Amino acid sequence: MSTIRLAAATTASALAQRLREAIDAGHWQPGDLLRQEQIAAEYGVSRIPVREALAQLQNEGLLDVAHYRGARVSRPRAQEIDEIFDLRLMVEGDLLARALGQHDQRSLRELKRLQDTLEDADDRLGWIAGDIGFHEALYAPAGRPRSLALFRQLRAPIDRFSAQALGPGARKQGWADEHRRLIAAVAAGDAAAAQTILEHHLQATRAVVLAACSEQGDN
Amino acid sequence: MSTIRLAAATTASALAQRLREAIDAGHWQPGDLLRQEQIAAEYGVSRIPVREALAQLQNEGLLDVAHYRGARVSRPRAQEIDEIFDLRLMVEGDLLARALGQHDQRSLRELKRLQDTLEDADDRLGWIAGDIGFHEALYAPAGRPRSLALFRQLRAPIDRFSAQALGPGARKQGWADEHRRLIAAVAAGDAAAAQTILEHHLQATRAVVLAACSEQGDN
DNA sequence: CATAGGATAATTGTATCCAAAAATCTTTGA
DNA sequence: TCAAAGATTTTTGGATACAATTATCCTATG
Repeated sequence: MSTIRLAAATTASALAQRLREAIDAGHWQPGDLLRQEQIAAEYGVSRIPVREALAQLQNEGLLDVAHYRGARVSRPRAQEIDEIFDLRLMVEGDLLARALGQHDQRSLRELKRLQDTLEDADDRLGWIAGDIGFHEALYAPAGRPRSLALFRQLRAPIDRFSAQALGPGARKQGWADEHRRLIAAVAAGDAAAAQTILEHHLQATRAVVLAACSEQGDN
Repeated sequence: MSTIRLAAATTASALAQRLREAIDAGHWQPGDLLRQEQIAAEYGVSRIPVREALAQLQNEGLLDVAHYRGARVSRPRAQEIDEIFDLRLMVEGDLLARALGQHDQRSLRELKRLQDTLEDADDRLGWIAGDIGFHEALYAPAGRPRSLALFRQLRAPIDRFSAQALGPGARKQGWADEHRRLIAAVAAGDAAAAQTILEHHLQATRAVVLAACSEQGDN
Protein backbone atom coordinates (compact mmCIF):
# COMPACT_ATOMS: atom_id res chain seq x y z
CA MET A 1 0.00 0.00 0.00
CA SER A 2 2.38 2.69 1.23
CA THR A 3 5.92 2.82 -0.05
CA ILE A 4 8.43 1.65 2.51
CA ARG A 5 10.42 4.40 4.16
CA LEU A 6 12.42 3.13 7.11
CA ALA A 7 15.75 4.08 8.63
CA ALA A 8 17.27 1.02 6.99
CA ALA A 9 20.27 0.67 4.77
CA THR A 10 18.40 -1.05 2.00
CA THR A 11 14.87 -1.72 0.83
CA ALA A 12 15.43 -5.45 1.23
CA SER A 13 16.49 -5.17 4.87
CA ALA A 14 13.61 -2.83 5.65
CA LEU A 15 11.24 -5.34 4.09
CA ALA A 16 12.81 -8.19 6.04
CA GLN A 17 12.26 -6.24 9.23
CA ARG A 18 8.62 -5.57 8.37
CA LEU A 19 7.91 -9.16 7.40
CA ARG A 20 9.68 -10.46 10.50
CA GLU A 21 7.47 -8.25 12.62
CA ALA A 22 4.37 -9.35 10.73
CA ILE A 23 5.18 -12.98 11.44
CA ASP A 24 6.12 -12.34 15.07
CA ALA A 25 2.89 -10.39 15.56
CA GLY A 26 0.93 -13.34 14.23
CA HIS A 27 -0.32 -11.51 11.17
CA TRP A 28 1.05 -14.41 9.13
CA GLN A 29 0.38 -17.86 10.53
CA PRO A 30 2.47 -21.04 10.18
CA GLY A 31 1.81 -22.59 6.79
CA ASP A 32 0.75 -19.32 5.19
CA LEU A 33 2.08 -18.75 1.69
CA LEU A 34 3.88 -15.46 1.08
CA ARG A 35 3.44 -14.39 -2.54
CA GLN A 36 6.24 -12.22 -3.91
CA GLU A 37 3.98 -10.16 -6.15
CA GLN A 38 1.48 -9.51 -3.36
CA ILE A 39 4.13 -8.36 -0.91
CA ALA A 40 5.81 -6.24 -3.56
CA ALA A 41 2.51 -4.52 -4.34
CA GLU A 42 1.67 -4.10 -0.67
CA TYR A 43 4.92 -2.29 0.07
CA GLY A 44 5.21 -0.51 -3.26
CA VAL A 45 8.49 -2.10 -4.35
CA SER A 46 9.60 -4.58 -6.98
CA ARG A 47 10.01 -8.30 -6.41
CA ILE A 48 13.81 -8.17 -6.25
CA PRO A 49 14.12 -6.80 -2.69
CA VAL A 50 11.16 -8.98 -1.72
CA ARG A 51 13.07 -12.07 -2.78
CA GLU A 52 16.13 -10.97 -0.82
CA ALA A 53 14.02 -10.35 2.25
CA LEU A 54 12.37 -13.76 1.96
CA ALA A 55 15.79 -15.41 1.62
CA GLN A 56 16.89 -13.58 4.76
CA LEU A 57 13.87 -14.75 6.75
CA GLN A 58 14.42 -18.24 5.42
CA ASN A 59 17.81 -18.56 6.98
CA GLU A 60 16.51 -17.04 10.16
CA GLY A 61 14.23 -20.05 10.28
CA LEU A 62 10.99 -18.09 9.94
CA LEU A 63 10.19 -19.31 6.44
CA ASP A 64 10.44 -22.55 4.52
CA VAL A 65 11.24 -21.75 0.91
CA ALA A 66 10.92 -24.39 -1.79
CA HIS A 67 12.28 -24.02 -5.30
CA TYR A 68 9.62 -22.58 -7.59
CA ARG A 69 7.02 -23.27 -4.92
CA GLY A 70 7.05 -20.15 -2.79
CA ALA A 71 7.79 -19.29 0.83
CA ARG A 72 5.68 -20.54 3.71
CA VAL A 73 5.75 -19.47 7.34
CA SER A 74 7.58 -22.28 9.09
CA ARG A 75 5.85 -24.59 11.56
CA PRO A 76 8.56 -25.92 13.89
CA ARG A 77 8.16 -29.54 15.02
CA ALA A 78 7.85 -30.17 18.73
CA GLN A 79 11.09 -32.13 18.63
CA GLU A 80 12.91 -29.24 17.00
CA ILE A 81 11.62 -26.80 19.61
CA ASP A 82 12.74 -29.18 22.29
CA GLU A 83 16.21 -29.32 20.82
CA ILE A 84 16.38 -25.56 20.48
CA PHE A 85 15.62 -25.14 24.17
CA ASP A 86 18.32 -27.64 25.08
CA LEU A 87 20.76 -25.57 23.05
CA ARG A 88 19.50 -22.39 24.68
CA LEU A 89 20.08 -23.91 28.10
CA MET A 90 23.67 -24.63 27.16
CA VAL A 91 24.44 -21.35 25.47
CA GLU A 92 22.55 -19.04 27.81
CA GLY A 93 23.82 -20.91 30.85
CA ASP A 94 27.35 -20.35 29.66
CA LEU A 95 26.67 -16.69 28.91
CA LEU A 96 25.11 -16.12 32.31
CA ALA A 97 28.03 -17.77 34.11
CA ARG A 98 30.53 -15.62 32.25
CA ALA A 99 28.50 -12.44 32.68
CA LEU A 100 27.99 -12.86 36.39
CA GLY A 101 31.26 -11.42 37.63
CA GLN A 102 31.21 -8.64 35.05
CA HIS A 103 27.99 -6.89 36.05
CA ASP A 104 28.20 -3.61 37.92
CA GLN A 105 25.76 -1.10 39.37
CA ARG A 106 25.21 0.57 36.04
CA SER A 107 24.42 -2.67 34.19
CA LEU A 108 22.14 -3.80 37.02
CA ARG A 109 20.22 -0.54 36.96
CA GLU A 110 19.89 -0.94 33.21
CA LEU A 111 18.55 -4.46 33.71
CA LYS A 112 15.88 -3.23 36.11
CA ARG A 113 14.93 -0.45 33.75
CA LEU A 114 14.60 -2.88 30.83
CA GLN A 115 12.45 -5.16 32.96
CA ASP A 116 10.15 -2.25 33.80
CA THR A 117 9.80 -1.37 30.12
CA LEU A 118 9.18 -5.00 29.31
CA GLU A 119 6.33 -5.29 31.78
CA ASP A 120 4.75 -2.22 30.20
CA ALA A 121 4.83 -3.72 26.71
CA ASP A 122 1.32 -3.78 25.31
CA ASP A 123 1.78 -5.74 22.11
CA ARG A 124 3.61 -8.86 21.05
CA LEU A 125 6.30 -7.03 19.10
CA GLY A 126 7.10 -4.83 22.04
CA TRP A 127 7.19 -7.84 24.33
CA ILE A 128 9.58 -9.75 22.05
CA ALA A 129 11.91 -6.78 21.64
CA GLY A 130 11.76 -6.18 25.38
CA ASP A 131 12.48 -9.76 26.36
CA ILE A 132 15.37 -10.01 23.90
CA GLY A 133 16.67 -6.71 25.21
CA PHE A 134 16.51 -7.89 28.82
CA HIS A 135 18.36 -11.12 28.15
CA GLU A 136 20.91 -9.41 25.95
CA ALA A 137 21.64 -6.92 28.70
CA LEU A 138 21.89 -9.84 31.10
CA TYR A 139 24.41 -11.67 28.93
CA ALA A 140 26.26 -8.78 27.30
CA PRO A 141 28.85 -8.34 30.09
CA ALA A 142 30.14 -11.81 29.22
CA GLY A 143 31.84 -10.20 26.24
CA ARG A 144 30.85 -13.04 23.92
CA PRO A 145 29.46 -11.54 20.71
CA ARG A 146 29.31 -14.85 18.83
CA SER A 147 27.36 -16.58 21.60
CA LEU A 148 25.05 -13.60 21.84
CA ALA A 149 24.39 -13.83 18.11
CA LEU A 150 23.68 -17.51 18.53
CA PHE A 151 21.27 -16.67 21.35
CA ARG A 152 19.34 -14.40 18.99
CA GLN A 153 19.42 -16.96 16.24
CA LEU A 154 18.05 -19.70 18.45
CA ARG A 155 15.18 -17.49 19.62
CA ALA A 156 14.17 -16.22 16.19
CA PRO A 157 12.01 -19.15 15.05
CA ILE A 158 10.18 -19.51 18.36
CA ASP A 159 9.73 -15.99 19.68
CA ARG A 160 6.34 -15.67 17.98
CA PHE A 161 5.06 -18.59 20.09
CA SER A 162 6.61 -17.24 23.28
CA ALA A 163 5.00 -13.88 22.67
CA GLN A 164 1.65 -15.53 22.01
CA ALA A 165 1.82 -17.45 25.28
CA LEU A 166 3.64 -14.99 27.55
CA GLY A 167 3.08 -11.61 25.98
CA PRO A 168 0.46 -8.97 26.71
CA GLY A 169 -2.96 -10.33 27.54
CA ALA A 170 -1.71 -13.73 28.68
CA ARG A 171 -1.50 -15.29 32.10
CA LYS A 172 2.14 -14.74 32.86
CA GLN A 173 2.44 -17.25 35.70
CA GLY A 174 5.38 -15.83 37.55
CA TRP A 175 7.41 -15.11 34.45
CA ALA A 176 8.18 -11.49 35.37
CA ASP A 177 9.07 -12.65 38.86
CA GLU A 178 11.73 -14.94 37.45
CA HIS A 179 13.33 -12.02 35.69
CA ARG A 180 13.44 -10.03 38.92
CA ARG A 181 14.87 -12.97 40.85
CA LEU A 182 17.50 -13.29 38.13
CA ILE A 183 18.49 -9.69 38.63
CA ALA A 184 18.68 -10.23 42.39
CA ALA A 185 20.84 -13.33 42.05
CA VAL A 186 23.19 -11.53 39.67
CA ALA A 187 23.36 -8.54 42.00
CA ALA A 188 24.22 -10.87 44.87
CA GLY A 189 26.82 -12.64 42.74
CA ASP A 190 25.10 -15.95 43.46
CA ALA A 191 26.06 -18.02 40.42
CA ALA A 192 24.30 -21.21 41.48
CA ALA A 193 21.03 -19.43 42.21
CA ALA A 194 21.18 -17.54 38.92
CA GLN A 195 21.74 -20.76 37.01
CA THR A 196 18.84 -22.43 38.76
CA ILE A 197 16.47 -19.58 38.04
CA LEU A 198 17.54 -19.34 34.41
CA GLU A 199 17.08 -23.06 33.96
CA HIS A 200 13.64 -22.92 35.53
CA HIS A 201 12.80 -19.89 33.40
CA LEU A 202 13.76 -21.64 30.18
CA GLN A 203 12.08 -24.91 31.11
CA ALA A 204 8.86 -23.06 31.85
CA THR A 205 9.12 -21.16 28.59
CA ARG A 206 9.75 -24.41 26.75
CA ALA A 207 6.56 -25.94 28.09
CA VAL A 208 4.53 -22.87 27.24
CA VAL A 209 5.96 -22.63 23.72
CA LEU A 210 5.37 -26.30 23.05
CA ALA A 211 1.77 -25.87 24.14
CA ALA A 212 1.27 -22.73 22.06
CA CYS A 213 2.79 -24.39 19.02
CA SER A 214 0.84 -27.64 19.20
CA GLU A 215 -2.32 -25.64 19.96
CA GLN A 216 -2.03 -24.21 16.47
CA GLY A 217 -2.75 -27.68 15.24
CA ASP A 218 -1.43 -29.38 12.17
CA ASN A 219 -3.87 -27.67 9.84
CA MET B 1 34.11 -18.45 -18.23
CA SER B 2 31.96 -21.54 -18.53
CA THR B 3 28.26 -21.41 -17.80
CA ILE B 4 27.40 -23.05 -14.50
CA ARG B 5 25.81 -26.46 -14.84
CA LEU B 6 25.56 -28.28 -11.52
CA ALA B 7 23.08 -30.71 -10.03
CA ALA B 8 21.67 -27.85 -7.95
CA ALA B 9 18.15 -26.62 -7.55
CA THR B 10 18.96 -23.07 -8.50
CA THR B 11 21.72 -21.05 -10.15
CA ALA B 12 22.21 -19.09 -6.96
CA SER B 13 22.79 -22.18 -4.80
CA ALA B 14 25.17 -23.65 -7.39
CA LEU B 15 27.09 -20.38 -7.36
CA ALA B 16 27.16 -20.32 -3.58
CA GLN B 17 28.61 -23.82 -3.60
CA ARG B 18 31.31 -22.83 -6.10
CA LEU B 19 32.25 -19.66 -4.26
CA ARG B 20 32.30 -21.48 -0.92
CA GLU B 21 34.71 -24.00 -2.38
CA ALA B 22 36.84 -21.24 -3.89
CA ILE B 23 37.16 -19.60 -0.48
CA ASP B 24 37.77 -22.90 1.34
CA ALA B 25 40.42 -23.82 -1.21
CA GLY B 26 42.17 -20.54 -0.56
CA HIS B 27 41.56 -19.16 -4.03
CA TRP B 28 40.10 -16.12 -2.40
CA GLN B 29 41.97 -14.77 0.61
CA PRO B 30 40.63 -12.90 3.66
CA GLY B 31 40.08 -9.28 2.76
CA ASP B 32 39.65 -9.97 -0.95
CA LEU B 33 36.84 -8.04 -2.61
CA LEU B 34 34.30 -10.08 -4.59
CA ARG B 35 32.90 -8.02 -7.45
CA GLN B 36 29.42 -8.98 -8.57
CA GLU B 37 30.04 -8.16 -12.23
CA GLN B 38 33.30 -10.12 -12.31
CA ILE B 39 31.78 -13.23 -10.75
CA ALA B 40 28.74 -12.97 -13.00
CA ALA B 41 30.95 -12.82 -16.08
CA GLU B 42 33.20 -15.63 -14.84
CA TYR B 43 30.29 -18.01 -14.39
CA GLY B 44 28.22 -16.77 -17.30
CA VAL B 45 25.21 -15.62 -15.29
CA SER B 46 23.63 -12.31 -14.39
CA ARG B 47 24.26 -10.42 -11.17
CA ILE B 48 20.94 -11.44 -9.60
CA PRO B 49 21.90 -15.00 -8.62
CA VAL B 50 25.38 -13.72 -7.74
CA ARG B 51 23.87 -11.40 -5.19
CA GLU B 52 21.81 -14.21 -3.69
CA ALA B 53 24.89 -16.41 -3.45
CA LEU B 54 26.88 -13.64 -1.79
CA ALA B 55 24.08 -13.08 0.72
CA GLN B 56 24.10 -16.81 1.47
CA LEU B 57 27.85 -16.85 2.08
CA GLN B 58 27.49 -13.75 4.21
CA ASN B 59 25.27 -15.42 6.74
CA GLU B 60 27.49 -18.47 6.70
CA GLY B 61 30.14 -16.11 7.99
CA LEU B 62 32.45 -16.43 4.99
CA LEU B 63 31.86 -12.90 3.73
CA ASP B 64 31.45 -9.45 5.19
CA VAL B 65 29.01 -7.48 3.07
CA ALA B 66 28.63 -3.74 3.42
CA HIS B 67 25.89 -1.63 1.90
CA TYR B 68 26.94 -0.34 -1.52
CA ARG B 69 30.50 -1.31 -0.66
CA GLY B 70 30.83 -4.89 -1.82
CA ALA B 71 31.55 -8.26 -0.24
CA ARG B 72 34.91 -9.13 1.29
CA VAL B 73 36.17 -12.51 2.42
CA SER B 74 35.93 -12.38 6.18
CA ARG B 75 38.98 -12.33 8.41
CA PRO B 76 37.88 -13.77 11.78
CA ARG B 77 39.47 -12.23 14.85
CA ALA B 78 41.41 -14.51 17.13
CA GLN B 79 38.90 -13.81 19.89
CA GLU B 80 36.03 -14.85 17.65
CA ILE B 81 37.77 -18.09 16.68
CA ASP B 82 38.38 -18.77 20.34
CA GLU B 83 34.71 -18.28 21.10
CA ILE B 84 33.67 -20.51 18.23
CA PHE B 85 35.81 -23.33 19.56
CA ASP B 86 34.31 -22.93 23.02
CA LEU B 87 30.87 -23.28 21.43
CA ARG B 88 32.03 -26.27 19.42
CA LEU B 89 33.26 -27.93 22.60
CA MET B 90 29.81 -27.49 24.14
CA VAL B 91 27.77 -28.53 21.14
CA GLU B 92 29.96 -31.36 19.90
CA GLY B 93 30.50 -32.64 23.41
CA ASP B 94 26.76 -32.83 23.86
CA LEU B 95 26.30 -34.52 20.48
CA LEU B 96 29.01 -37.06 21.21
CA ALA B 97 27.50 -37.89 24.60
CA ARG B 98 24.08 -38.43 23.07
CA ALA B 99 25.42 -40.40 20.13
CA LEU B 100 27.52 -42.76 22.19
CA GLY B 101 24.89 -45.27 23.16
CA GLN B 102 23.29 -45.16 19.73
CA HIS B 103 26.19 -46.37 17.62
CA ASP B 104 26.13 -49.93 16.29
CA GLN B 105 28.38 -52.12 14.19
CA ARG B 106 27.13 -50.63 10.98
CA SER B 107 27.72 -47.02 12.03
CA LEU B 108 31.15 -47.89 13.41
CA ARG B 109 32.16 -49.57 10.16
CA GLU B 110 30.98 -46.48 8.32
CA LEU B 111 33.07 -44.30 10.63
CA LYS B 112 36.20 -46.32 9.87
CA ARG B 113 35.48 -46.18 6.17
CA LEU B 114 35.03 -42.41 6.28
CA GLN B 115 38.29 -42.06 8.17
CA ASP B 116 40.08 -44.08 5.51
CA THR B 117 38.67 -41.87 2.77
CA LEU B 118 39.60 -38.78 4.75
CA GLU B 119 43.24 -39.84 5.07
CA ASP B 120 43.33 -40.33 1.31
CA ALA B 121 42.09 -36.82 0.59
CA ASP B 122 44.62 -35.02 -1.58
CA ASP B 123 43.27 -31.49 -1.63
CA ARG B 124 41.82 -29.05 0.86
CA LEU B 125 38.26 -29.36 -0.38
CA GLY B 126 38.35 -33.11 -0.11
CA TRP B 127 39.85 -32.86 3.35
CA ILE B 128 37.15 -30.46 4.56
CA ALA B 129 34.33 -32.56 3.15
CA GLY B 130 35.90 -35.67 4.61
CA ASP B 131 36.41 -34.22 8.07
CA ILE B 132 32.87 -32.85 8.18
CA GLY B 133 31.62 -36.22 6.98
CA PHE B 134 33.51 -38.06 9.69
CA HIS B 135 32.24 -35.87 12.50
CA GLU B 136 28.69 -35.87 11.13
CA ALA B 137 28.73 -39.66 11.06
CA LEU B 138 30.11 -39.59 14.59
CA TYR B 139 27.32 -37.31 15.85
CA ALA B 140 24.42 -38.37 13.62
CA PRO B 141 23.20 -41.22 15.87
CA ALA B 142 22.38 -38.59 18.50
CA GLY B 143 19.31 -37.78 16.44
CA ARG B 144 19.77 -34.03 16.86
CA PRO B 145 19.36 -32.36 13.47
CA ARG B 146 19.37 -28.82 14.85
CA SER B 147 22.59 -29.36 16.79
CA LEU B 148 24.15 -30.98 13.76
CA ALA B 149 23.22 -27.96 11.67
CA LEU B 150 24.76 -25.75 14.33
CA PHE B 151 27.90 -27.87 14.21
CA ARG B 152 28.18 -27.21 10.47
CA GLN B 153 27.47 -23.54 10.93
CA LEU B 154 30.16 -23.13 13.56
CA ARG B 155 32.74 -24.83 11.35
CA ALA B 156 31.93 -22.91 8.16
CA PRO B 157 33.94 -19.75 8.83
CA ILE B 158 37.05 -21.57 10.07
CA ASP B 159 37.28 -24.71 7.97
CA ARG B 160 39.48 -22.96 5.42
CA PHE B 161 42.09 -22.37 8.13
CA SER B 162 41.80 -25.91 9.48
CA ALA B 163 42.29 -27.29 6.00
CA GLN B 164 45.30 -25.07 5.46
CA ALA B 165 46.92 -26.28 8.66
CA LEU B 166 45.77 -29.89 8.83
CA GLY B 167 44.91 -30.81 5.27
CA PRO B 168 47.01 -32.54 2.61
CA GLY B 169 50.67 -31.59 2.64
CA ALA B 170 50.73 -30.48 6.28
CA ARG B 171 52.31 -32.05 9.33
CA LYS B 172 49.29 -33.72 10.88
CA GLN B 173 50.74 -34.26 14.34
CA GLY B 174 48.62 -37.16 15.47
CA TRP B 175 45.37 -35.72 14.18
CA ALA B 176 44.35 -38.90 12.33
CA ASP B 177 45.27 -40.90 15.40
CA GLU B 178 42.79 -38.91 17.47
CA HIS B 179 40.02 -39.82 15.06
CA ARG B 180 40.90 -43.51 15.35
CA ARG B 181 41.04 -43.33 19.13
CA LEU B 182 37.64 -41.64 19.04
CA ILE B 183 36.25 -44.55 17.05
CA ALA B 184 37.77 -47.01 19.53
CA ALA B 185 36.33 -45.20 22.54
CA VAL B 186 32.89 -45.08 20.94
CA ALA B 187 33.12 -48.77 20.04
CA ALA B 188 34.04 -49.55 23.64
CA GLY B 189 31.20 -47.38 24.91
CA ASP B 190 33.68 -45.40 27.01
CA ALA B 191 31.98 -42.03 27.33
CA ALA B 192 34.62 -40.40 29.50
CA ALA B 193 37.45 -41.39 27.20
CA ALA B 194 35.57 -40.25 24.13
CA GLN B 195 34.92 -36.85 25.70
CA THR B 196 38.56 -36.48 26.66
CA ILE B 197 39.77 -37.32 23.18
CA LEU B 198 37.25 -35.00 21.52
CA GLU B 199 38.22 -32.17 23.84
CA HIS B 200 41.89 -32.71 23.12
CA HIS B 201 41.13 -32.94 19.40
CA LEU B 202 39.29 -29.63 19.39
CA GLN B 203 41.81 -27.87 21.58
CA ALA B 204 44.61 -28.96 19.25
CA THR B 205 42.62 -27.83 16.23
CA ARG B 206 41.94 -24.51 17.93
CA ALA B 207 45.64 -23.86 18.42
CA VAL B 208 46.45 -24.80 14.86
CA VAL B 209 43.67 -22.65 13.42
CA LEU B 210 44.65 -19.67 15.52
CA ALA B 211 48.20 -20.00 14.26
CA ALA B 212 47.12 -20.40 10.63
CA CYS B 213 44.83 -17.41 10.90
CA SER B 214 47.28 -15.04 12.57
CA GLU B 215 49.98 -16.23 10.15
CA GLN B 216 47.96 -14.62 7.38
CA GLY B 217 48.75 -11.35 9.04
CA ASP B 218 46.67 -8.22 9.11
CA ASN B 219 47.57 -7.25 5.55
C1' DC C 1 53.47 20.58 -2.27
C1' DA C 2 49.56 19.16 0.23
C1' DT C 3 44.74 19.29 0.51
C1' DA C 4 39.82 20.29 -0.19
C1' DG C 5 36.35 20.43 -3.67
C1' DG C 6 33.99 18.75 -7.45
C1' DA C 7 33.48 16.12 -11.86
C1' DT C 8 33.90 11.43 -13.61
C1' DA C 9 33.89 6.56 -13.43
C1' DA C 10 32.93 2.29 -11.25
C1' DT C 11 29.87 -0.49 -8.44
C1' DT C 12 25.95 -1.71 -6.03
C1' DG C 13 20.69 -1.67 -5.33
C1' DT C 14 16.24 -1.80 -7.64
C1' DA C 15 12.74 -1.91 -11.44
C1' DT C 16 11.18 -3.96 -15.56
C1' DC C 17 10.92 -7.74 -18.69
C1' DC C 18 11.44 -12.56 -20.23
C1' DA C 19 11.91 -17.70 -19.41
C1' DA C 20 11.03 -21.81 -16.77
C1' DA C 21 8.41 -24.34 -13.66
C1' DA C 22 4.26 -25.38 -11.09
C1' DA C 23 -0.61 -25.07 -10.22
C1' DT C 24 -5.13 -24.90 -12.11
C1' DC C 25 -8.64 -25.64 -15.29
C1' DT C 26 -10.63 -28.00 -19.20
C1' DT C 27 -11.44 -31.70 -22.01
C1' DT C 28 -11.72 -36.41 -23.26
C1' DG C 29 -12.11 -41.15 -22.68
C1' DA C 30 -13.58 -45.18 -20.20
C1' DT D 1 -19.08 -40.03 -12.80
C1' DC D 2 -14.34 -40.16 -12.39
C1' DA D 3 -9.70 -40.03 -13.76
C1' DA D 4 -5.99 -38.95 -16.82
C1' DA D 5 -3.95 -35.94 -20.25
C1' DG D 6 -3.34 -31.57 -22.24
C1' DA D 7 -3.89 -26.51 -22.48
C1' DT D 8 -4.03 -22.24 -19.77
C1' DT D 9 -2.92 -19.42 -15.97
C1' DT D 10 -0.18 -18.25 -12.20
C1' DT D 11 4.08 -17.82 -9.91
C1' DT D 12 8.85 -18.05 -9.37
C1' DG D 13 13.89 -17.69 -11.21
C1' DG D 14 16.91 -15.07 -14.04
C1' DA D 15 18.47 -11.38 -17.54
C1' DT D 16 18.59 -6.77 -18.91
C1' DA D 17 18.15 -1.86 -17.98
C1' DC D 18 18.12 2.05 -14.93
C1' DA D 19 18.84 4.71 -10.47
C1' DA D 20 21.45 5.56 -6.31
C1' DT D 21 25.66 5.46 -3.93
C1' DT D 22 30.51 5.19 -3.48
C1' DA D 23 35.24 5.40 -5.13
C1' DT D 24 38.63 7.65 -8.07
C1' DC D 25 40.79 11.26 -10.41
C1' DC D 26 41.53 15.92 -11.58
C1' DT D 27 41.82 20.61 -10.52
C1' DA D 28 42.11 24.71 -7.92
C1' DT D 29 43.81 27.04 -3.95
C1' DG D 30 46.29 27.98 0.26
